[in-house]
Amino acid sequence: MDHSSNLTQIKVLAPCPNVHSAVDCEHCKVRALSVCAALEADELAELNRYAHPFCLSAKQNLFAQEEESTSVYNITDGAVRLYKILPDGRRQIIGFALPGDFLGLSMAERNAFSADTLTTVSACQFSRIEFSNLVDKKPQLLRRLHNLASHELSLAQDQMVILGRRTAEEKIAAFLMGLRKRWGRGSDHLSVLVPLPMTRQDIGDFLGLTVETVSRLMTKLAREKVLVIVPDGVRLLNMDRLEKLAET
Amino acid sequence: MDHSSNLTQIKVLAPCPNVHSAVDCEHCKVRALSVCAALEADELAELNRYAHPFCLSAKQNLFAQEEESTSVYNITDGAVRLYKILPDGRRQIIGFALPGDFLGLSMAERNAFSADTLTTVSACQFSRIEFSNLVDKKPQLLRRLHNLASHELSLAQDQMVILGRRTAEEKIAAFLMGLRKRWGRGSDHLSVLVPLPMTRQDIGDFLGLTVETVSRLMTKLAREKVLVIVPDGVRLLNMDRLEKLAET
DNA sequence: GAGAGGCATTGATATGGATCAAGAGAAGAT
DNA sequence: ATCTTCTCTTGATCCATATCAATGCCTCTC
Repeated sequence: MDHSSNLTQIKVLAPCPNVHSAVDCEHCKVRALSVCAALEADELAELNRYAHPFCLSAKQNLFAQEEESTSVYNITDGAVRLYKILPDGRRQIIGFALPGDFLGLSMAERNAFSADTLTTVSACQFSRIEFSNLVDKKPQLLRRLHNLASHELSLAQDQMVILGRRTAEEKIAAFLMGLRKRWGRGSDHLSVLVPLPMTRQDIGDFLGLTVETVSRLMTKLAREKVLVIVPDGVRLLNMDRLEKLAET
Repeated sequence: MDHSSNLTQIKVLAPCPNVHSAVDCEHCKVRALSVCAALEADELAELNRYAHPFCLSAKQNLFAQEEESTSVYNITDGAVRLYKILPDGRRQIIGFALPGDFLGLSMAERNAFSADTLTTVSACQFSRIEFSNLVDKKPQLLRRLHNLASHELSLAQDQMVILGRRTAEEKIAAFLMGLRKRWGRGSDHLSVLVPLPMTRQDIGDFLGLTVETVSRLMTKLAREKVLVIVPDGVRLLNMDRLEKLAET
């Protein structure tokens, strides 16, 4: 365990499953393409030139709240939880990062939240400085990032409605429907199978509920044939009912 | 009431209190400067060239959720509430816009929320198209707007913690301390006098509480000499106590 | 200055979700 | 294999906040 002198190596399980240079990483390229559809080919290539792909095992810390922010990340595989902790230990999960998502786009000096992996995660790391310089040279890229940030803001505002004005059952329904949509992003049809890489506690901390309430309501929805609980996820049966509960 | 054929004129009370061309409006220029400190003088001048100043009386709708978004606004005086309504009428206020704040920076096709004035408001309106074109020509401006959007996202995430994981009393304290900070923005010292242009109902809909709970807790804090309720606001007495309640 | 409507406050009561408690799997560690 | 730890579930009880209800301002309007 102590044979590595590089601190960051402690976290790293293995290089990206595809043996590759950064430019040719299938994982990274595919995701970068999905994110940067508005960019020119040469801009894409340049973005990939700065990407450092890596893998992390489950339940590892990626970065911590208040810590100096040195990197921007693009998740290529797996899921990450983003959260804030109050001094007395209460936790609020502010989001889950899925493949294609960027972390640290705000370019702030310090991280506003902590992040750790829920599953094995593949990601591309960019130096914040290099990324910032690249962005300065490519206004189109900045425009694209601004759109991403705006979309994130919109999701955060939707979450404010869920947290402030919805019942526990509606929260669960909105969470499942929202996650289903996000998993389906990029493909043309949505699956009724929704993977849940996070624990019930995580879901509770995301929705402002306790573990017990999450568990009880999932059981209730299953009893009412709205969904089926399967290993590591749920299968949605009664979409109408869920849509009704989650409707904006 | 029907002597104006211009629909937007119905809302408008009077031109900006300062008689002026857009370029020379003291209101607009001062605020634009606060927002665009990183910009060159010629960029500032260009921004002002597109600004259309106007005034609105209290309790007027500025724009509505789902409506096509045609404008970007910069508030120069007064306060605006931003909110989303659920189909059954429940309301979540997602923020209050104060002098210096921009509305509609996401540049989305449609508004994600509704906005109406709490007080008489002075603002500068920009055509979304013109604003977008200007932004395309001025990467520095885009960078600045991205920073503003990132800050808004950060505020939204803080609000998620408040909504999901704080008690009613902590919510009130965090709200008052946050508003105090925002009113003091730009000046070098914070006042203990916090104007509250919004109703108790608005505060409740912002914090995920009922009017009654807001009223009860304000009274409780006043009874405990933490604050004094004054016309249209509060005077904070025991800052330590409030900071303790609101601490991140 | 009388009436109407909006806002704030306060009291009584109800309840949704929290808390406390216990047990049953499942996954890892030794 | 056995022990430990973690997660999930379910039940009993509690309590913070919602709901329901009444009253007293203000500030309009006429």
